[in-house]
Amino acid sequence: MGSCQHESELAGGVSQRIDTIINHAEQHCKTHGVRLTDKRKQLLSVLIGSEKALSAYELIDLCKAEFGKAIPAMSVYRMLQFLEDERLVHKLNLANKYVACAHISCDHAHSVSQFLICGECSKVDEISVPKQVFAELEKNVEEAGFHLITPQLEINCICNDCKKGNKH
Amino acid sequence: MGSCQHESELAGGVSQRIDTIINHAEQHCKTHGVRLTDKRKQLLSVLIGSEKALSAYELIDLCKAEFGKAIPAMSVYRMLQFLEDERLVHKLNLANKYVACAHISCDHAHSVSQFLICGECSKVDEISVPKQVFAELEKNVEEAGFHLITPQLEINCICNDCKKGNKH
DNA sequence: CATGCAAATGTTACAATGTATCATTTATTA
DNA sequence: TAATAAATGATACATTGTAACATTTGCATG
Repeated sequence: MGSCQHESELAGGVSQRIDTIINHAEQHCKTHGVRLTDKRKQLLSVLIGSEKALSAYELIDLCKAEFGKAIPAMSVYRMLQFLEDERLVHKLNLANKYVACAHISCDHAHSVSQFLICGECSKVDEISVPKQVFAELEKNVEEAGFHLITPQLEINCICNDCKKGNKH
Repeated sequence: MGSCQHESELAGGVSQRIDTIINHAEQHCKTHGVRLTDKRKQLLSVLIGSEKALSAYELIDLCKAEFGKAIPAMSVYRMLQFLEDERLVHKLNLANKYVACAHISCDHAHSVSQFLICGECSKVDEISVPKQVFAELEKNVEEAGFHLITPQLEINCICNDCKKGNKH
C-alpha cells in the first residue's frame, strides 16, 4: 500500500478543502452508480468540516444552523446509512457518533482503520497501525474462536488538549 | 503475571460455579468496605450465568423471570455502575451491554482485557493479548497525540457458531 | 430498644436516540 | 408527459438512559 496524504493536511482554506473532498466523493458515487444528493452532500460536508465526531442529532442542529432547514431525524439516519455504505463516513459505535472518512480523496483502499476517540471532546483521529500488529491481534481473536468482521478498531482515549486541561 | 483459570472452566455445575464466583465477589466487596446487597447479587449472578452480554433492559427481564420482582431501570443502572466501579462487571460500549468480569475469582490484577463481541448473538469472550502487541498499539496511539484511558479494547466479531449459521 | 443518619432502592417524569410506516416529493426513463 | 423508482418528509412510537425527589433499609449510638 502506498502512503497517502491525510486530508486534514490538504492545502488551501477550510472550505476549499471541503470542496475538494466533496468533489472526490461525487466522483466516487458517480462511478458506483449512486447519487450524492444535495442533502447527503450537506451532511457529508458538515462531517468533513468537523474536528469531532458528531451524533445524529448534533448533525441535525449543525445542518439547521448552516443551511437553515431542519432535516428530520429519520432522514438523517438514512443518509448516514447511505454514506456509511459508500464508505464515505464511519459510524463509531463506541460513541454513537459519526465521522467523515479521512481518506475520501485517496484512491487506494485502506486496509485497517483505528479510531482514537477522545472521551472528553469527541475529537477523532483515524490511524492505521502496522499490518503486523493488527495481524497479531487477529491471531488472538481467531484462537479464541471468533472472527473479525470489520477491520475497524475503536479506542477510547483522551487527546493531548483535554489531558492538558484545555477547554473547548 | 501468573496464568489463571478461566471462570467458565471452573469445576462443578452451573449454579455451583455461580455461587463460587459470587462468594469471591462478596469477599472482594468486604475487603473494599462496600456492600454487595441482595439486589446487586441478583444482578451479578444473572450476568455470571449468561453466555451473552446483556443490556440493562434484558437484565430487568431476566431478573424478573428469575426472582419474580421487576427492578426499576433507574436502580439497574445504578447497580451496574456500582458493579462496574468494583470491577465485577464490564460495560461494553460497542454494544451497550454488560458482562460479568471473567476474572472475579482470580486474585491477581489483569492488565489489559479485550472483549470479542459477536455481533450476531452477543456472545462475549474476554481475552488478553500479549503485552507486546498492546504496547505496539499504544505506541501508535501516543504518536497520534492521544492517550489510552482504559486498557480495554472492544472488538466487533462473529463467533464460530454464528459463522457456521447455527441458530440460538 | 428507639433514634437518627447514611446508603440503597423506588417512583415519576423526562431527555435522548433510533426506527417502522405511510405520505410526499424528486429524479429518471420510456 | 406519464409511469416508475429513489429519496425525503411526517407521524407515531420503541428503546435507552437519567434527573429529582420519595421511601426504605442497614447500622451505629445513646
